[in-house]
Amino acid sequence: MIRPVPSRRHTIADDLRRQIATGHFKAGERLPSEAQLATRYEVSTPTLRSALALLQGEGLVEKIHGSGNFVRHLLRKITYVGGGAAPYPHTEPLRLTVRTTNVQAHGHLTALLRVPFGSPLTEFHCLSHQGKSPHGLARIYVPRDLAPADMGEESPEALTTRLAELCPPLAEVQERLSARLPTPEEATTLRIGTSLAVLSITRVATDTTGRAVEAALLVLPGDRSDALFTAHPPTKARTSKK
Amino acid sequence: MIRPVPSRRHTIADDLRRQIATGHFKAGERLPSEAQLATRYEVSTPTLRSALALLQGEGLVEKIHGSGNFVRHLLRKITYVGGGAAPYPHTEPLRLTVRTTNVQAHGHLTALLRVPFGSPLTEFHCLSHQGKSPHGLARIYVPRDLAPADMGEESPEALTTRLAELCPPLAEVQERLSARLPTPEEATTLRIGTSLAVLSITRVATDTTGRAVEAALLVLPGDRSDALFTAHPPTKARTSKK
DNA sequence: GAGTGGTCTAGACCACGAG
DNA sequence: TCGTGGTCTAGACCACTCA
Repeated sequence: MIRPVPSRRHTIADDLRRQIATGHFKAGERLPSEAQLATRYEVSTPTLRSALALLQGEGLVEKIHGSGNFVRHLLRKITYVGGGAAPYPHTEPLRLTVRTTNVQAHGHLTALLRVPFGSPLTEFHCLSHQGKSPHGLARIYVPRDLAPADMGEESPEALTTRLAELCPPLAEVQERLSARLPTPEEATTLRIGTSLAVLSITRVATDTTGRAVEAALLVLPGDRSDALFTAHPPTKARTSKK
Repeated sequence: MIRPVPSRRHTIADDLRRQIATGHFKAGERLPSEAQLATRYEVSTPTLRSALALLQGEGLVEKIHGSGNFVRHLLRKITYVGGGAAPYPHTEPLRLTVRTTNVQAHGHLTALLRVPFGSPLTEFHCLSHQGKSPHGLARIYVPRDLAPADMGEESPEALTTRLAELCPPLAEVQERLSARLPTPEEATTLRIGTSLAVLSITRVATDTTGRAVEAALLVLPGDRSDALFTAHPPTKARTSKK
């Protein structure tokens, strides 16, 4: 409503936003150096950097230490479809990098999977890529005896089909979502700043026997992903079913 | 994994975090002034402020201009239950402030509700409180002819019951979630900084005739809310149903 | 008016990336 | 090596809150 004293950083951020939107700075391009921009806008470097920080938080700019500020490619939003429809976000042209490790249940995992501390698990550490940019991060934990036997490092398909095999007996999928800032590690992996919010999804799948067969911790950058849930609430008297 | 040069702001933030966790600084208490803290830690004020910014992003500290930095009350997480179960987050001891306005469909709303531009709507502007702190923000839009007739400013219950009345014919509830930083207005309303991520939920409810009867835009602070979705995926041959 | 945070300056030095 | 961003300093001045 009120705009008492538009601070310089906001003025500068608005101007840069406009120049990015109008194509004056194109996707993938490097911006002038911070020193040059500071001179151009007649502000000090910390002020200019705080303007860039706003753009980073919106996902418009990616800083690469030692080489410059780059206009991020505007990728279409990838929608995570909830409700057990998709094992993990894959709206197609995503490449997956999977790393498999054997670990022991610890921390939250014991509670999520309802297994004893130290219980053997297989961890799938997945990183999905859209073009050259990393898109999503997933850590999927499966009790060791349910994991594909002797799976090499190079078979993301095996994981997919394996999870598909597990699907029929699935009884319940519970997904808990929250919004937060990424940890430094996540920010590095996803090549986003620590000021861009991420959507964090914890998914636990239970089979018909009540056993938790999978726990997935997903981290999706907020600017290029969202999650969609569609429910058909059963009315008290469900008379007409399409 | 590696912690090459723990920057001063992180060291300071860690120390303050520890002091908050151990109760050295208690919830609701004011921290020493930034100048005092800067002296104590032997850093300049901008450095100390950047340390506090980290704590703000975690929801541990609330800055109030002109009066100080305060330790936020650690409120239990409020869980928004998806799937049309709850009209809006109300896990009980929440007070609601509702403001009703008549508006015309504009922008995204026309697409969400699938009504023509300028179509008459009733807006419910809700702010839920947990104790003294605001907790959640909701803007709910209902086509004017479905809105409770002549509802005063003071009847949050009427809204609840009204929505309950609408529930039976509900056929589909679609919820789209994303993570982002709050707008300056949202940050002010929710009394959070602009560096604390929020969970943004857009919910559209459709009745059995296919008409969109409600669009809700919810904004929940990331540190004290999450969203939970439970699905029971129908297996191909659903043999045993509990 | 006294004390608080909000913003900004004009430098300095360090760490990283690429040639 | 050189240019980039990352961090930090030691101030300054303004805006807000509260007594």
